Amino acid sequence: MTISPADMLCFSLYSTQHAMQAAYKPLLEPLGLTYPQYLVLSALWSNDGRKVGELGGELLLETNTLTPLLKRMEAAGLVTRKRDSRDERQVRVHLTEEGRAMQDRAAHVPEGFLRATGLSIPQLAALRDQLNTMRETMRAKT
Amino acid sequence: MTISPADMLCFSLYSTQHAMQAAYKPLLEPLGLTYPQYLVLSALWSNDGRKVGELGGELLLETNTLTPLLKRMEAAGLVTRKRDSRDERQVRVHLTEEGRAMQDRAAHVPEGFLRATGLSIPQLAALRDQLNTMRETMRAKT
DNA sequence: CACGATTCTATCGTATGCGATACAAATAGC
DNA sequence: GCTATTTGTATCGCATACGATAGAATCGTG
Repeated sequence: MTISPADMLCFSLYSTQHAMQAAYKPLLEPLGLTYPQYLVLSALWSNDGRKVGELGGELLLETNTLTPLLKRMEAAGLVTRKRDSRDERQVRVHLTEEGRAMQDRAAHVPEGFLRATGLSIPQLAALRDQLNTMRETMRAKT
Repeated sequence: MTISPADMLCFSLYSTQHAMQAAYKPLLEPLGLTYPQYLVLSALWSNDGRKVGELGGELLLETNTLTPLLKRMEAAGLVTRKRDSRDERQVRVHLTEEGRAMQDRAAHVPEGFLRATGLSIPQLAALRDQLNTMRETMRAKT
């Protein structure tokens, strides 16, 4: 009697995350966005003009992931990347007009995703909080 | 007042899955395994000699992911891939001696991951079931 | 039994993620 | 004020993931 993937929490997390990105696909594809790009835009809609490292801190991604991602978004006309004149090491990421306009074009996305999950708002919030707690526990044990 | 990634369930799922793989890394790296490779082995330990498509059905991965993954595992000496003589379209995946031996070498991994999560067994099972339910709901809405 | 449809796996192209490393700019000591 | 260290990004290599497509083997139907 061996444990199979279906019994493992890690697999539930892994496969549900895949299903989540698949659920976002029909919502984001018409906008020409991938899920990580949508996350970056969501971060910038809240707080524009961040440094690459600050975005990484919020999204828990390294620069080796963010730099190419941001370059693709720059090529797509969603953001600009400019070296800070005060400190030439830093790169500031700003939304373009098109990047800002995307917020309205994507206004229906959260609702669409919520429906896809089949969860109520309280259930969603509870699951989110459990996941966040578990994530922080795992991150602390470095 | 715009929603930021920290408030979004999707981001909790996304970032917790990354943290999960990071938590597995110190457990799997000494064995020379990646997390998806560990999943494939877990599936085969339960049920060896599966077809590529059957593994994909259990792990919810497509052949365009599994084929290169299995080839790397074959190169690493963990599995063999053989065309079925009955039906040459099918490829059977079998554990090698080394692949079977890995089950003992990895015996401490579940315990190590459980500790990293900081969850009790009942909490883990409850979270797993919530995630599975949500995943199946999302997958059904294709 | 011929042959189009279906099945099963593989290949190709693109987009993440991350470890290791590189490199330039800024800072800290002495 | 000069250099060793630190900081902030970027680059490189490798391993997933997946949509689209290809290609071979088998099946179904007349």
